[in-house]
Amino acid sequence: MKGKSTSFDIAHLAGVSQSTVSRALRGSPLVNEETRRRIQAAVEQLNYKVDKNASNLRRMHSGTLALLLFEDPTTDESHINPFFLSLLGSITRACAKQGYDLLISFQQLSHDWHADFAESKKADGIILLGYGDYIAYRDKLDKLVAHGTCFVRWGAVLPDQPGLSIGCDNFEGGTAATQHLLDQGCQRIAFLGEASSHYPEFFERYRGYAEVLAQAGLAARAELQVDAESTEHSGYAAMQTLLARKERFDAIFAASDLIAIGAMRALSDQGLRVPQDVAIVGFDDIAMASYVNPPLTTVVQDTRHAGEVLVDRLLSLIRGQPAESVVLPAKLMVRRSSQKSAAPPKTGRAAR
Amino acid sequence: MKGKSTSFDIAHLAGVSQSTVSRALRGSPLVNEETRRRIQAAVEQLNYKVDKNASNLRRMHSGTLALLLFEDPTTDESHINPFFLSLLGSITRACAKQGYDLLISFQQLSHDWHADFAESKKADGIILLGYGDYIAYRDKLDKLVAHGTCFVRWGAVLPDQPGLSIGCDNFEGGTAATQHLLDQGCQRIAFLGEASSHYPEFFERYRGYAEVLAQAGLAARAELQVDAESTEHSGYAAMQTLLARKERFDAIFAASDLIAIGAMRALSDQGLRVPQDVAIVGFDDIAMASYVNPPLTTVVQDTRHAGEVLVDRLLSLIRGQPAESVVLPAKLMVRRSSQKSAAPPKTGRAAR
DNA sequence: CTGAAAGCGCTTACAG
DNA sequence: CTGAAAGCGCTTACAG
Repeated sequence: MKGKSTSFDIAHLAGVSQSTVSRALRGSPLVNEETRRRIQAAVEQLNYKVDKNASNLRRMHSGTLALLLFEDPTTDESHINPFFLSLLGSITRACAKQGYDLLISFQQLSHDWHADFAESKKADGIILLGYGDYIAYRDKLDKLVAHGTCFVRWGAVLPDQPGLSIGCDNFEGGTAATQHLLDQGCQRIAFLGEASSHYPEFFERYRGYAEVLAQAGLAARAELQVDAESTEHSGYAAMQTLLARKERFDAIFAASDLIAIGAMRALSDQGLRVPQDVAIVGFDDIAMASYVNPPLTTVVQDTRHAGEVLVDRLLSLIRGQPAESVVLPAKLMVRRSSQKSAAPPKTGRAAR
Repeated sequence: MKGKSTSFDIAHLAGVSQSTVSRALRGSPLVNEETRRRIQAAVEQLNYKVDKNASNLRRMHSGTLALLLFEDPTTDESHINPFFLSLLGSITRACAKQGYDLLISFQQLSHDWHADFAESKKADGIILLGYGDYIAYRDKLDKLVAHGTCFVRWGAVLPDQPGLSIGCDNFEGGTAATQHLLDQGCQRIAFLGEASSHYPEFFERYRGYAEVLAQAGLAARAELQVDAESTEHSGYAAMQTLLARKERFDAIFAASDLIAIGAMRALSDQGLRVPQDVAIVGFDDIAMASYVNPPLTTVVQDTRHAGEVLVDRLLSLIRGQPAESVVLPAKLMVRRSSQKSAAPPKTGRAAR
């Protein structure tokens, strides 16, 4: 017995009109309690479910949100950035809590995702996630706005961006990371990550770094910055580049944990010790950060909260309520990779 | 200019009937090339998209698949098992490749997911993922079958299970892991993970372990087995339990990487060295496995391939084609955590 | 509180 | 190859 029943079958069974069934099922107050009960019984007996397609068509909305995770085409498709996966988890839960379904799609930046979801009415709104080249897709954001599509994106919150952005305080995070390194006595702090307007989040982190350095009377030096995108591979390569320059440095601030982890591996391959020879701080606090050896000091982005804010704001937009971009706090999480003072090789006694 | 246009607008603009527009858009061969071009032009001009809800309603299918990731209610919601996240990535891509959308939902095992997706016609079929208590949800699988719902699940492939299952060869994997440990000269190999029919995948891994031991004339001993579910926390606790028993052991086969990683931490907290004092092998090959220190030897489940097989089989089911359960190969990946012979503390010289 | 009816935007026989 | 028409299963004014 396949789920073939319609609201007419229910109506028949309950001895009411189909309109009444529909009203009862949508929770209209205009239905007699007794009638409602009869309908409910029929629904259960026939194992009836409202057909979402028909319902959506009639109501002109879909009750679903779309999550688009886009990446640079260069990124190999093997592993998705764990930071976004974590965000994905919290978004999923936030949607469920609000009674929305979630459609997901992993796009290349080059694809025409901007056209697809909202306009074919598969989704009422879109959540955009990704560490792509901002300049390259900003154009598509403009188009989304032009079409009146509801969307929010995770990323840097900057003046005059199209649409709503939710992101953490990258500048603040960069500041905290760098200050911490300074406090550990580091003097020559390198920055690994692309610092340009193509990657506004990285850029903000870089700006925080430069600012703190300037305040300490130490300029940010171009010789100590190497571009890297957010992959371990890229971090490894960037570290090699830096080492090849033969510049002296005693600390690394990596624009993401993946970069930091790649860099740590390159350091280790050179026989350099973390944190004794080089202290290192990452950004994101992906799960792996606490598992690497030594555990990685990093700037935490609270993905659980971020997911909630993302869907909350998107829903506001969909409902026509006013909503603004929001900047979430960034918090430093100190682990062993940056602590020059503590001396805890795991076979020695605890330095405490 | 919101995406308000319908196929009638296109028809009007192109000077044809609405039926013809619909046919052209669905790629019917019954449309004149020239007409098709005119329609195409109109579509682009008005930025028209077929309304999915209307289309789905009429065609009685949805073009979307649902992915349900369920977990034991005990599992804290903070982190989703990375193995499933990885599977999720490959499933997403496989769906995209086949032109299907993917709806996702993270359910507690206790919820009524079995009713929701297929029957309200939000999805044509369901992919079930999760390391939950099999006995507890087997009942729901039966219901899915009874309702004629198309679904495939990731898990142990065993005789007379409801529906289709896709899983890796857990027995074989358990065999390979244990044999490898034996080959390293280990004699007292403990098993961490629940070995019961509630967790068939773990159980199969256990059976492979026991089998190899038996062949080597070493029985699997109950004192060397501790239950654990697939979390790092549980692995840590299991290791503590084992240590408290004061049994001698020189190796651990953990039923999952997360368990192995937790166990490694417990070992390290006791001042025991991996692999010198205790060799260890996990299962899954999550990304973290290669980052822990020492890198974890494990049994690889090829998630990329698995995702493809999962959606491929589900699509067969949906199309009414014959489809069967499939067992995927499990492959041992040897890293440092199990190599007693190699002696590579990273500050010493490379052995070899 | 309830029913008859229109209509959401498509797809697809049916009849040229 | 094309058009007129029915209908997918709901929701919601409209009229009691």
